[in-house]
Amino acid sequence: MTASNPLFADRLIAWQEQYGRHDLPWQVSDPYRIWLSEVMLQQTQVGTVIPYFLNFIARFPDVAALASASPDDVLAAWSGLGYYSRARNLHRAAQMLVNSHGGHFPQAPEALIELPGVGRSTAAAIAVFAFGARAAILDGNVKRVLARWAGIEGWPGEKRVENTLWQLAESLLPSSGIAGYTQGLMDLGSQVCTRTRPCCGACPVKEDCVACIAGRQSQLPAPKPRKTIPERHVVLLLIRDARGRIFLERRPPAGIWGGLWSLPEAQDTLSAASLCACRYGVNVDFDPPLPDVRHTFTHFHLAITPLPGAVNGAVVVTDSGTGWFDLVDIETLGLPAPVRRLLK
DNA sequence: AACGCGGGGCG
DNA sequence: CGCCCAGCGTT
Repeated sequence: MTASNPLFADRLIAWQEQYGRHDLPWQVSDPYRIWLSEVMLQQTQVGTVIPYFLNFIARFPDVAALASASPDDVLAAWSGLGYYSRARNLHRAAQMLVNSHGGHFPQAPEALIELPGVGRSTAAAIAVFAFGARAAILDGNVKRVLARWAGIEGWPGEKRVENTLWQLAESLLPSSGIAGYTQGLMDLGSQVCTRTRPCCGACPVKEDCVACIAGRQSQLPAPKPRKTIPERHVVLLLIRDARGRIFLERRPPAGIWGGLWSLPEAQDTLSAASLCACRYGVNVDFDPPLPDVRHTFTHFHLAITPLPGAVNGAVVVTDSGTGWFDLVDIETLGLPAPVRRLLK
């Protein structure tokens, strides 16, 4: 926050009143519906949840109805939503509520979290929407909003980062208007501060958003680190002419091997001939591919399939980005190491 | 084809 | 605590 901006929470509350969602079927006072919606929304988006929610409520209108239903009926109503342990936990929790809480929901997040299927964030959401508790939620949308706004580095799945986010989420809570604030945070994350292509122009907190100011929306929050680096595959074309020269192409200035001379690259062996005809205007007869060569970069493995081929007669090259080279001249060119190795 | 999603269960 | 899983939708 800067001195010239109203509080983060106040801007979010005002935004939610004007642009947020107010007509969702679980925006009611019934804790049962709020709980059900929060569990359904744990791994599933709003648009998918709505019909399941309406059907579920029609079949099991209250906690008692759910508690006394058969597991099969509950699972049937859940069928298609996925993560079926949610339905089993829901059923168990309904029975706990009937047997141990007189069929009523406890109000404190610390009590709600005891229900199976209710974690810290879901407990807070229920407590906020059903009972007006002053508690912080931290779901995927909120993590993204806060990580961007405050410029929090690191992957939010990492404990250290998550602790920081929880702390921030608590510190930003308003003293009043908690439900509108919490709904606003959710709505902002799902409608404006989206994972890809966020609509920062429509954001009520863009003025002091670290990611927006620095243009780092695509870098925050940091993605989950991959343990196995991805494997990429290219076909490199070893095209010779009648004089034994090799055909090279200068690579685009940005990206892998930027600006270096290299062998033409094809997606696969089958498209190589049409690519040569289309892009270079030469007809090439390709031989069977040579065995793959593997090369490891920092961020991915590259499997190279060398594909030898021949054109007949001399070919005049007009494009300055391509050319025919004698093998002896290639020594003096700037070539990527694996390509140089391949040519030997 | 890989990723993201909240919570639970495991070692 | 870190690690993995669940199932569907999105990218």
